[in-house]
Amino acid sequence: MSIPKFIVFCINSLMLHFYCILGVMNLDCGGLSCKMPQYIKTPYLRSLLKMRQSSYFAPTIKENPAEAQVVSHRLMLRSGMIRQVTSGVYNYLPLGLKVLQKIENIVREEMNASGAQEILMPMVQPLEIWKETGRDDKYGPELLRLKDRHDRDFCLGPTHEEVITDLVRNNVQSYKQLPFMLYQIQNKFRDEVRPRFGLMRGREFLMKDCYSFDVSVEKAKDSYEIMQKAYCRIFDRLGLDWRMVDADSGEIGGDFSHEFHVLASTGEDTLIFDTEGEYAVNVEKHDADNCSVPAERLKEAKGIEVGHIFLLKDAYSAPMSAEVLSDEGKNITIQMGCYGIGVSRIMAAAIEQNHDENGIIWPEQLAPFAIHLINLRGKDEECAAACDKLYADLKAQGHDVLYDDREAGAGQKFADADLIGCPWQCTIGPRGLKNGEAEWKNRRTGETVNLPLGELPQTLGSKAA
RNA sequence: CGGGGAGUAGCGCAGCCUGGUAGCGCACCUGGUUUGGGACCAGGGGGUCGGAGGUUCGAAUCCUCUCUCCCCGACCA
Repeated sequence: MSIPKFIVFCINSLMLHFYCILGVMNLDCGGLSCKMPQYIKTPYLRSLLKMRQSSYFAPTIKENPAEAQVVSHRLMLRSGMIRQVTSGVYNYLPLGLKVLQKIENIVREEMNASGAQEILMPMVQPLEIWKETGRDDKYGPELLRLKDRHDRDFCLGPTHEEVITDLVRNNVQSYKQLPFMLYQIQNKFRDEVRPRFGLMRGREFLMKDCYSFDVSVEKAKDSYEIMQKAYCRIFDRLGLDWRMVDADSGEIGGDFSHEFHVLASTGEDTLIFDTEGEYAVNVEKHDADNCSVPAERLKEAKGIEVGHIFLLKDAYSAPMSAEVLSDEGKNITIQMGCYGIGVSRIMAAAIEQNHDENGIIWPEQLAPFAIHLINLRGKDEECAAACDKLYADLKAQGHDVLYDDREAGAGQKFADADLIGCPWQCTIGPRGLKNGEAEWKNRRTGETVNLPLGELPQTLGSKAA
């Protein structure tokens, strides 16, 4: 490449970036396209920059895939949220990823608000540290092992106690540096004997794992309680019906292990809880307990375990010698806690709890889009113009909108919209347009109301996307 | 890991028993008619029948081995 050509190339590249930014701003501010470079007016870019379903990668399936037995798996495949790559391993398509990120963000915000600091640890871990804690043998074949070109042993991380304990012991020397909490949101791999139920029991899955580090067991319990409260806020914010139950904390004793379950008839765990009091346990623990609550007050429900918090004490820090110097100048072992949330499993659990025969009914907080805008007559210019304008207005008000501009039959569009399950469907067709109206349908209640174009249902908040 | 089932077009399946040029529905492409709950007519594209070996004049079909996926069970900080 000659020098003048190179300079021209550089200038062009810069201009391209500049135009892209301009283009995005213009399009998303309601089509103020007068200053838009010519190329960005191409239908291709326009459709990419708007969430136009005609070019949005959400391949829906009318028929039930044979391999999917549980409803969340079936609906995620059918609505084009996920696709299987191999047993227990999935691609997340744009719709699925948006949901996953919404869950992730709620979890992240509450972790940060609790003082935990976000980090990112590797998926590949040296096997040596697993030998230090003895979990190399204990985990067995569920730990997927691999060798590098130098014949060194590695494994794919099913959890990160070893890695984080190693990190902390190498970088903390004094009690003055404690306490702190670290967390990450990262893919885990467990080579399950039998992966099943789609995202409910995959081999690779997205998990939030948090770890606390304290100078004493008493202090570690304080950290535990902070996390316990954070978890309650998280599950409230997710908009799900959930229960916290006592879990078997083994030799540690006390109340320092809790499971968080999303209630769903398809859940694998059976929970027992007091309808009037605090008592709530997993059925296995109930059978072992001396429960003083009268039987008639106990209620049984199925749950999906989506969170588990645990006081580890020195289970990992002792074998790995994670120590700090105390105020008396003595070595003391760090006391730890660990706190997990199955992010991708929550996505499945949310569907198990929120669906009907037509598809998913997303809680507002998790929905991939708040509004599904449906142009009933793709070829009709008036309909298209009305939809384009409404789309721009809704975006300008901060609403997240998926715009079905496809030239398909009305039945197919309604069916897809119900399947994908956005909380609101806004339909514009020639019939309503004669009166200057759009039809708004609440996915959960099924209620519909005709409103003048641009007017929103009162129960639809005007939150920023 | 034990038991069972299945691999044939993107999806759902038939064909296999009894070997003889690979089919159906949906989806997809082209043209036209349609259009408020998965439309219609006409035309069209797409398959090394999971893979390898064997038997045979000839294999999706019979035999052997192998891989993968699914279901039930055991397992799951």
